[in-house]
Amino acid sequence: MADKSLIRTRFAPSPTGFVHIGNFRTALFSHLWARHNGGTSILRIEDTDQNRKVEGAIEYLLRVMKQMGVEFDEGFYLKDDGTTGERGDFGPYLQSQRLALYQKFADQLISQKQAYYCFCSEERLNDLRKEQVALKKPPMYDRHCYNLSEEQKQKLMDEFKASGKNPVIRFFIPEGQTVVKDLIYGHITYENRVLDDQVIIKSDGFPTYHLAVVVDDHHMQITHVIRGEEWIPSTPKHILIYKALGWEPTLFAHLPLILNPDKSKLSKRQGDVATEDYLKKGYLPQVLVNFVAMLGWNPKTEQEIFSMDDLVKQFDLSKVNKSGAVFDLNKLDWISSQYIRLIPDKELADLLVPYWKQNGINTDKSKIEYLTSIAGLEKERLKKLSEIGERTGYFFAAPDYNPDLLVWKKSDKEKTRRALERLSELLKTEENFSQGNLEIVIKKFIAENNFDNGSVLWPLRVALTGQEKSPGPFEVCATLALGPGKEEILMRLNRAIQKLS
RNA sequence: GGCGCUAUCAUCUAAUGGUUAGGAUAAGUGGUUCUCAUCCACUAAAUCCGGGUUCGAUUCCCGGUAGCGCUACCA
Repeated sequence: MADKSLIRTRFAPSPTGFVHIGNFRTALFSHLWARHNGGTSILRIEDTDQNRKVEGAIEYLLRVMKQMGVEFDEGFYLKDDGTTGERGDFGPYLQSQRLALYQKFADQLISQKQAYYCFCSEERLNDLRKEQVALKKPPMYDRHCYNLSEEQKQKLMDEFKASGKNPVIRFFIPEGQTVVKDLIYGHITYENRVLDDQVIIKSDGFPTYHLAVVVDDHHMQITHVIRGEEWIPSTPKHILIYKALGWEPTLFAHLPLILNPDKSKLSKRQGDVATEDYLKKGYLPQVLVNFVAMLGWNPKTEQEIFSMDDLVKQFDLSKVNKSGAVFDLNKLDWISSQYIRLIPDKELADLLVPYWKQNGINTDKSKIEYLTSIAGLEKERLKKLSEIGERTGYFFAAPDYNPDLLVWKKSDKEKTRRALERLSELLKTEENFSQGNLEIVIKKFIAENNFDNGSVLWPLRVALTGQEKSPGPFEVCATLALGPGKEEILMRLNRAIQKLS
């Protein structure tokens, strides 16, 4: 491995139609490790389970990955016209199109007596399992078919053929020990006798994961298998298959799990797990990448905010932790708010448009100056884009509110009404509604009338927003002037005055 | 049940055979302020337990405990 550019990693999801956030992190780390070393990152699709196949899943996956900023060098990719294609010298990259290859090596294993046909029915397997569990023994295949006489095997084979069925093929686990050498977890030793004789070819002729992954990783010259920690227990089986086939195993790097708040494996039951769910909520792709990268990895410095380029530069498998990390929404929100405040107002407004629309707010291009101004006001308050609608409704329709809210805590109803009446008079004749000018004019007004700041600014703000909490009155006023205009502002003031009468 | 992995504040984590065990998020307090947010200052908060090795262990070793993962003709 002297030449790092020879490093080849792959992300190998099943086409299930959604991208689990933990899966995304696996894809990210795999990709980062390849890019960090100037190697190749590959996307292969593992569709060996026909029951789980979902139409259009590959295209969908690719779109999500692209949106997230992860594009693979080899294997499946998204063409300009939006359809999927394959590139690279090791295809096809879809396992269902590689069946002959798997069969070939399964046959080889059979001829080497390192695999065997199994004719056992589901019922027998179930009964066997029940029996073993009842006896508190580990449930494992009992090698019933391995121990059949040649005549019995032949007879069963003939029967299967006659009825159009296929026996499965099981890998024969030899005696001894198998050591998993993991880049993150170190050496893990397994006694082979705890390993089950795994099915490697199913009765539908498809391989199981265990065979397919070994055959493909070998043929695609993968150097580093980067996958979730849940795969550690099957890794010795994979290593044994490599050895039986006379191949050198790849390097393995298992990633710690991403956890629910209760520390179980992150699951749908306890919140959103799909990458798309977070995108829909208005977390920016870079935010998710940044956040997810910090789950299980950190550069050992105090840096918290990382661009994709930073990650490519700094990512190192040797700095990946061993223990699982809880998916902490608070931290996600914090990272998100850090990114949002760095976006230029205009750009932010564009990003917010879909979320305004979701709240039934009509946003058209003519309003872009107005929207940009609103975006600027909310920038430091937003944790995620989807919050915009509920926060800014008053910019698009006069708010409804309880009249009591108009009265500042240190003021009273009468004084508030008086303040608003005079302020209204003042603003009627004012032409310059820039924030700066409003601030000067209104502060001068407060001083001349011997008001407190609060007894004027609070009711002004409430009159305009109807909210207990909101951006300041000068900003809101200046922004409203860009949209519905001065008339609307005066109208809202008058409405407030009426509410106080 | 079997096998395996893991173990530092609530959470993400840093560090070390000798430190006041550091940072960030969240929480709380105070300041600023018309409110919120921002900003600033501050507070509280952790080495799972028990043995060993050692002058000294959170760090190394062993055991326990707990949590999690795996235990399919799913990946």
